[in-house]
Amino acid sequence: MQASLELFASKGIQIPISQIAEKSGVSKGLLYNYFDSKLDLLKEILLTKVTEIFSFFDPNNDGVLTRDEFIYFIDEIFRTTVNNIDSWRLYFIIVVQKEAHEILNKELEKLMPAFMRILINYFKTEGRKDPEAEAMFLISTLDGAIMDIVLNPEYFNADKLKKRIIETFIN
Amino acid sequence: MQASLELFASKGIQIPISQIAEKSGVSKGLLYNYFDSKLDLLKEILLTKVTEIFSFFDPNNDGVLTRDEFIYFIDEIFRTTVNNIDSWRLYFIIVVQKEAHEILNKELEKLMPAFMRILINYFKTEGRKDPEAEAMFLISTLDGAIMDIVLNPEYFNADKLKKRIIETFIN
Amino acid sequence: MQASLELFASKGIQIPISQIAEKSGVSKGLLYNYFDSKLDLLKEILLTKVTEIFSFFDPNNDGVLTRDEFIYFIDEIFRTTVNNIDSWRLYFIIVVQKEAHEILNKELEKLMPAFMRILINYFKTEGRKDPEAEAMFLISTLDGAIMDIVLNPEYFNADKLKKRIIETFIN
Amino acid sequence: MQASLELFASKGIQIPISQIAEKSGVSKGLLYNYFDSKLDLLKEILLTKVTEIFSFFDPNNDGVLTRDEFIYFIDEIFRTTVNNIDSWRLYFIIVVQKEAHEILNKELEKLMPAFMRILINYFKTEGRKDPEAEAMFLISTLDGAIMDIVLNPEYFNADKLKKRIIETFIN
DNA sequence: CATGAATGAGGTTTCATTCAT
DNA sequence: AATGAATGAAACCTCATTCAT
Repeated sequence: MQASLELFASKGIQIPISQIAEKSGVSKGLLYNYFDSKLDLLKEILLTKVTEIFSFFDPNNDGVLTRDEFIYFIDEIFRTTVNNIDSWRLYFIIVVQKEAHEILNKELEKLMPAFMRILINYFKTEGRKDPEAEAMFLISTLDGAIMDIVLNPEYFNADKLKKRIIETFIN
Repeated sequence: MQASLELFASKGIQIPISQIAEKSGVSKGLLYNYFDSKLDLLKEILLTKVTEIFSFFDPNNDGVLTRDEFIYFIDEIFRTTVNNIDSWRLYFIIVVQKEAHEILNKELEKLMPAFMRILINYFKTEGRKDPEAEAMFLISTLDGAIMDIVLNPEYFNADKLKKRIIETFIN
Repeated sequence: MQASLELFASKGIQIPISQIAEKSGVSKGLLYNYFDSKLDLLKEILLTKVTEIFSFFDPNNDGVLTRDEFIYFIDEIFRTTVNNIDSWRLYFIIVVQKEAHEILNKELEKLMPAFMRILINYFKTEGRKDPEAEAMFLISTLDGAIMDIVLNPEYFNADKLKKRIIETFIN
Repeated sequence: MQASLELFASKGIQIPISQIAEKSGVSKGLLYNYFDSKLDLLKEILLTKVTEIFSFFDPNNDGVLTRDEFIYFIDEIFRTTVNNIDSWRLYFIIVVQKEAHEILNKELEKLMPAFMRILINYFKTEGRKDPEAEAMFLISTLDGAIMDIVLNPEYFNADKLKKRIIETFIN
């Protein structure tokens, strides 16, 4: 799975099974003992990685975000981004493809509503006049930052972006 | 080219030539009279669309951005995004793929430096303390907004995002 | 189709496409321009051959069999059998396989009822006491004769079998 | 062997070993402790079943068939057919396939001559003018009846066929 | 006796591309 | 300008068989 994550991320999902097998040091045949198909392998990697990445959101699971937790959350996002470039790149490869999109849909539709609710509540508590717009803006800002860091780490500085984002959304 | 833009955007660049031919109502053979290869077709579409999209940046080409031009520029970005969903989606499909990335590299490396310089100068004129970070942040913010509008138009409202972005970067 | 009929008949339906391609003198790829899949090829051959074989039953299509027509019909059965060994062998290969059986079902269910009705009527007219049993017996007798001639032409003599069958069912 | 008989009979001899293993509740590996290969498994089943089926022919082994023994023989054929649908179906699957045919050849070539000789003698004793043709006709009639009963038990009635066959060959 | 991880040859199918017409 | 028959390389996947345990 590690090998195929790297290959999917760098060469795209049309990478041949044979190369994945070669890189993982097993035969093609054996891959099919573990995964029903190439798509199945892709799905398993994605779900594993996406849940792994999302796992630190609202870690105490109380459904409420304090300001400290908000900052922690931003911190963690950037930390995980820098540490999981491949996973994130694969995530974007999938998410960007209309047809392939639905591979993740089930999982995302489970995670997103709670996430949105918590965020909106946070901005309400912070006294923003349009908390929903604020949540929407935060998400798109983070999406952009993560994407740019993942795709062009030499141009986009994670720490500076993080600092500026916190500035924008605190106060 | 229109047919293949739509297909590339919705099904990914691994869509078979045969389907492109079918959708455009011409034979596969004829496609090869106009384009040397599938990659060539993809490149031509991309360059056409990308230069089309980028064409309105700094329209008077004087290398300086006034505040009004800055606002106009943001306006145009959002207008063009909403009107060119397919082009943008294809842009992301390409940009996200490491290998495929270089298809655009040449063109982007021609456009980006000027664009960055103008932006940095603008933020300098506006008195920001770290104009480079500000330019970087603007770009990633726009990338995120555009991507989210393109991929999930039902969740992300272009007008609200535009308003909030202008708020963030003016003053 | 001729090549694959011969190969299917002699080596069974698990014959590789590559051998069919080779024997027909075309590439594997081209086969897939004409037939959607190997199964599709098999189906087309079968339907072509089965309708071809059944085509001479009740040729004037009036739904009634005279004694002369009955004899003509037996004659033709044996003539076609000797001339279409491969088609018949393929027919048995398919019909014998439970799962594969349904490939032909649709076509056979269209042809069989009319065939049975005509036969039963014939034996009724001939004054047999159990015309249905007689029709059933005729069919199974023919099935056996055809199969044995097809599978072991060196042991089973078509003319002698035909003569003996006519003896059994006339008077 | 029971599991594989059923699977071979219903899905054909190209059924994967893995499914046989699964249905029999043992591992693929263990199958290879008992049978050298898939073909070997098939052969052992076939021989077991075929000799089982043929075992009641001329039970006292004196090489002569009385009229009572002849009737008993027909009786037994139909009884065994109804009770061994799977075995018979597998028999036809093999016999119909030219290549696969030879799996049985050795065994059949051992059994058939004696069987034929006895039959021909019987019809000679009964005073038929062409005893060989009569034997040939009997065998093909039985082949047809058995095949039709095995493949379409809902259409072909074993008892009626048996009665009609005895009628045809006695007197 | 029993497993199941592992393989590799070979199967079906896809598809970019060519080319005669 | 236009077709579509044709190809061949390479893709995905299957499966009989082996073997360490």
